[in-house]
Amino acid sequence: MSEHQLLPLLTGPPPERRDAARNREALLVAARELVERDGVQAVTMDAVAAAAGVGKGTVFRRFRSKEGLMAAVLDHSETEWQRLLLFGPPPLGPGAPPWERLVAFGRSRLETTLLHADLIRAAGAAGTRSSAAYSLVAMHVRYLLAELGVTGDLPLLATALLAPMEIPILDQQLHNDGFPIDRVHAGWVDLARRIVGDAAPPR
Amino acid sequence: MSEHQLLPLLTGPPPERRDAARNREALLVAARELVERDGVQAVTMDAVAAAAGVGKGTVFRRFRSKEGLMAAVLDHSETEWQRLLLFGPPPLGPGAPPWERLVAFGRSRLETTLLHADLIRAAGAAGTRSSAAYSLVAMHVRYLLAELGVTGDLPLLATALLAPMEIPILDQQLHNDGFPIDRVHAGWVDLARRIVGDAAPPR
DNA sequence: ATAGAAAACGGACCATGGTCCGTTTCGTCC
DNA sequence: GGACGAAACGGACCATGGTCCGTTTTCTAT
Repeated sequence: MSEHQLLPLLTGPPPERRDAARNREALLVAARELVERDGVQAVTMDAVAAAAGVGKGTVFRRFRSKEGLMAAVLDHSETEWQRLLLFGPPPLGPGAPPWERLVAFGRSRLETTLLHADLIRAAGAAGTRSSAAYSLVAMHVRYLLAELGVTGDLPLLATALLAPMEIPILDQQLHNDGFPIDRVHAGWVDLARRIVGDAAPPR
Repeated sequence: MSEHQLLPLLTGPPPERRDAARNREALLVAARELVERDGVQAVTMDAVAAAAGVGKGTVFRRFRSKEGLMAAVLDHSETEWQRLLLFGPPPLGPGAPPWERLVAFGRSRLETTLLHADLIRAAGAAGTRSSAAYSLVAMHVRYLLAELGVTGDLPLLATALLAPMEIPILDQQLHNDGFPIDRVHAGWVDLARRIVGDAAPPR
C-alpha cells in the first residue's frame, strides 16, 4: 500500500527525523546548562555545539540564530510560570476576582520578567513577540479586562498595559531613573486602575 | 603664567582636539550618507571609516560602537522634529490647549518613530534611552500631563504613555497583529484619555 | 621655536555569529 | 535486505563588530 497516511488526522508540520529530535534535545540541555553556569552573554554558539556534541551548522539549522536558541531556552524557563498562571492558586491563578487577579498578575509578571531579563534581552524579537509565551500573556490580560467589563479596543488596551513591563522600559526606570521596584509596581497598578476605570474597586 | 584657565567659566567636559573634532564631523557626514544610500543594515563600520578617510579604530574611539554611531545619526535626524515640538506652530508646538497638544504629539511622534524605525532599532539602548532626545520627549509629556491637572506619579504615567510608542511594540501591532496605523493611533488617544481622566475634554 | 606629555590615529588582529556544500544518516518502498 | 531520495550533519569558511598597541599629531609651557 503506497498510501501510508490512512487517517489524515492532524496534518501538522511534517514530523522531525529521529536524529534531528535527539540533537534538538541535546542542544537545549547543553544550552540551558551553559546559560545557567556562565550567563547568557558568555555562552557562544560554538560552545553550545561542542557541549552537545554536534556540529555548528546543526545548531543554526535547528534554531536559526542565537536569538532563536535563547528564545527556546527562555520558553522552557517560563513554562512553570505559565502553569501557575493557568492552574496555580489564586490570586494569580483562577478563582480570585478579576481585579485581584490582574494586580497579582502585574507583580508576578514584573518579577518574572526581571528574573529572566538577560535571557529576554538575548532572545530579542524571537523571544517576546510572536512566541506562544507572549500570546498567552496578552490573551490573559484581554480576558481579565473583558471580565472587568472594560469597553473599548481590548487588544490595544492590553498592549498598553503590557508595554511598560517590557525590558527596555523597565531597564530605563530601574537603572537610568533609579526608581525602586515597588514604585514601578505601584505605578503599574495605578495605570491599570485608570484603564479599567469604574469597574475597578474603590481604593 | 601657568594658570591658563583665567575665567573658570563653564567647566564642561574637556575640549576636543582639532583632529578629533574634524574626524567626528567627517564620520557623521559619511555615516549619514551611507545610511541614506544603502540603509542602516548594509552599512558596515569599515565602510564608514573608509568613506570618512580615517582608520577603523577612530570610529570606535569616537562613537564606542555601531549603536553609538547610529544613535548620533539618529539624533541629528530628530533635531528638526524637536524644533517643531518646541518652537513650531500649534497644535504640536506651543500655543494650543494641552489636550490638543497631547493628541498632536501622539500622532506626530508615532509617525516620526516609524520613519526612523531602522535607525532606532540599530541605535539600540544608546538610541532611545538616556539620549537627550528621549529626555526631552519624556519631559514634554510630563509637562502636558501636569498642565492638564493630572495627579499621581507623573514620571511613571508619562512612561506608561510613551511605552506603547516604542519600536518593539509598534512592530508587534503593525506587523504581527496587522493593525492599521490609524487604529494604533486611536488606541493611543484612548489610552491618553483614560490616563488623563476628568481633565480630558468630553468627546 | 622647541620639547615633552597627552591624546588621537590606523590598521592588523581577534571573537563570534552565521553560511555553504560535500558527506552521512534516516525513512520508505519494493 | 537493498536501493534511493530527502533530510540532516559538520566543520571549514566568511563577514563584521570590536580591541590593541606602536606611531603620529596636537597642545601647552617655556
